[in-house]
Amino acid sequence: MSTDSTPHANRKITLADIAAGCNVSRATVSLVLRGSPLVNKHTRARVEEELHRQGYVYNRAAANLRRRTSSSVALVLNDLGNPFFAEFAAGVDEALGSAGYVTLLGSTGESVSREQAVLGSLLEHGPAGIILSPAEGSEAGQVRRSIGLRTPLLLFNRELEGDIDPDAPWDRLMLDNQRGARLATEHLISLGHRRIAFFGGHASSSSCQQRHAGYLEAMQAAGLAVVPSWRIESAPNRVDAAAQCGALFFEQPAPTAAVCYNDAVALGLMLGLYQRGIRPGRDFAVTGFDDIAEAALSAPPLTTLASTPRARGRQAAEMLLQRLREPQAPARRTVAPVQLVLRASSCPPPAA
Amino acid sequence: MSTDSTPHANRKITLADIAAGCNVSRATVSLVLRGSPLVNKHTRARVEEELHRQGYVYNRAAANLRRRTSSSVALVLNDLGNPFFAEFAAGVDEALGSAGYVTLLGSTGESVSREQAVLGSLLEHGPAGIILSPAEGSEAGQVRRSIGLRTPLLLFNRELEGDIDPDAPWDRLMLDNQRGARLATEHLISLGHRRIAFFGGHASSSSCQQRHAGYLEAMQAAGLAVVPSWRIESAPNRVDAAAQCGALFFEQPAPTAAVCYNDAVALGLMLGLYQRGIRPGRDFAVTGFDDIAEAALSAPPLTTLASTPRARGRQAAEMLLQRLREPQAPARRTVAPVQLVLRASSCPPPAA
DNA sequence: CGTTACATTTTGATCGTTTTAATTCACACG
DNA sequence: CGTGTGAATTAAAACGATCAAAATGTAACG
Repeated sequence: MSTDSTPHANRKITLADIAAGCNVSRATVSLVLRGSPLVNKHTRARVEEELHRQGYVYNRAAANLRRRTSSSVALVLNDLGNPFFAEFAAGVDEALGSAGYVTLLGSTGESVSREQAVLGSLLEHGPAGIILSPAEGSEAGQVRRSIGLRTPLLLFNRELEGDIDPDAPWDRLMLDNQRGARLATEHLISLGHRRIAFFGGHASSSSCQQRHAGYLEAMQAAGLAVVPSWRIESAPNRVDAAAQCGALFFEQPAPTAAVCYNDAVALGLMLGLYQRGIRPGRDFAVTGFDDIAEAALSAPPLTTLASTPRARGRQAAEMLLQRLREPQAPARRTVAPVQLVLRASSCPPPAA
Repeated sequence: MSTDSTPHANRKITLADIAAGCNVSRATVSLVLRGSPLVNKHTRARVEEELHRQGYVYNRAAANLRRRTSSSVALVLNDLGNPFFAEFAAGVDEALGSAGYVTLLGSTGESVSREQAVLGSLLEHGPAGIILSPAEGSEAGQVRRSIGLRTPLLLFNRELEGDIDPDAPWDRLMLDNQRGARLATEHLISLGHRRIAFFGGHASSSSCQQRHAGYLEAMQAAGLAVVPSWRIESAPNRVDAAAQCGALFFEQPAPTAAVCYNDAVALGLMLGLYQRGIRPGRDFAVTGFDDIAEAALSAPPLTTLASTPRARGRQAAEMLLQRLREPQAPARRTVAPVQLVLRASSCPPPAA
């Protein structure tokens, strides 16, 4: 019933359909599609009209198969729900998109086994590269095994466990955790605090270790005592942080300020403080890390370290694209600066 | 130099390599891969070992090409930076992942032209379906033209412009905007408020219209006057909302409460109120919409409508998967319920 | 006119998998 | 011994694009 000029709506239009539609070969149509200068002006016009008329859509998968190329990049995140990573993802997608790549998303919910599964599944789609913010406890060996040696990897935000080698064969984009935490600690010290805790995060995670190191550095430089019971661990989320709040006050004299692992933890801690009748920003000073959107709006607004996650996302994408251009270049390790943002949560100690 | 049992690291391992490695045909290996019962126990074992030995990874693109199937779904969001959509994305990815699909991400930053570009680019990868939360001002005709008739579309959160037909040929998952705004308004009325504004959002967007309708419904049912100057528009973000705050107080008597378009707007409004010396939650009541994570933590905590975005994401994915199973079923329109969450930002009017 | 040069187009193999329709083999049966 | 049966395997043609090499046509040159 349908004329052959309007092919049956149940089949995809291919190069062959277009070719048949204007009496040229598939090759010619292919050349037109890719704007080759080889093809005659007049035929090009005919073909282009036919493409439009039939509503052709390019099949990139087929092209990629033949050319042994890829036009996608996998983005695997440990916690998409966290606004920090959501912004990061937006930045990655933005930069990849304008370079003609498409983003394959995978979120692991901080689970190592899901990470393995997600990586496996994404790899089957043959991404040109992978941007990975690993789940806590993710191991270098595991990851390397499921990714293989062919697909370039860019590690964001955290190191992999068992990856002591700074020259491991993949690129990294890290935040300047140590310097950030040092700045926050120095800031508290300059306000007059002497008893300062390091609060939250898992001591096993690389970012937590680095931040803690920055804290230690500042404390020692100022000649202040570092009391072991003032390092309190928690899961890196609000809920657990609020629950661990009490541990700060087990021993007297208690600290008068806390450098927190990140903003989520800091917000949770402030909640916990309120519940004990301690007013953060007046009776007790708090700093965070990340500068998520909530930090500016909490009560009191949170002093924290800004890391501009969207810009980091773009940067991560750029680094990966660079790697695709030069597969043999030596591995790069970039440390993005962070900036101290002063807000009301960091007050002087009550006595001072 | 390299033995042929360890093929050159520079070429991908294919079925043919495995087949050669254990003297069977490609077809047999393919059968093994997909767990066909046809193949002999003993050969299966041999093949499986060889697969593992050579580190084979399945090429899903090639398989999809041959089978004329797809194993991806495109997810296009107007604002990934908004935690509401980030959570939604996490839910979508979760559900798609466990159904064996991979998520192709695209974010449009609320720009219609970027939306067109992103849709075009994603379509070339032949997704099985599309989940779209359209940019403001996105038009039904445009979208239909770039998507074509072949790929099922699930619309989330907003209607398309010029799409008055509730039986348009695509599925929809919407929030119960009208009922939610009605509940919030009724709540304020029950607290004793009589002069209630509707604050924020663009009047042209469908979700804003629906929420406003719910507000009107409650006001009229209570016999309260609806003053036109109490409907104040703003971009749906904090910054612009804070800037528009003053408009509430141009005419006297001013409202004593505001039903806000969403949480972002409500948080911005509260900021603006503070700047004028008006304390939200004491001098002025505010409600939001979405229940993003910040809502519980703001000062004061925000009364709002919870829509559990992660669950919505899973639901959207399920609806699309269902559509893939039954392409011919009539279009569905699902309205997800929302729940009023009472917090301190909704106080009685100061006089009462 | 034969040859060369050049511009344009086409043929046919190929990418890595799936699938249909053989094919092979062993064995039992009449 | 011929044949039918069933299990296991395979050859070869797809899928939709690309690309190297070959073919075609046209104009120019000696």
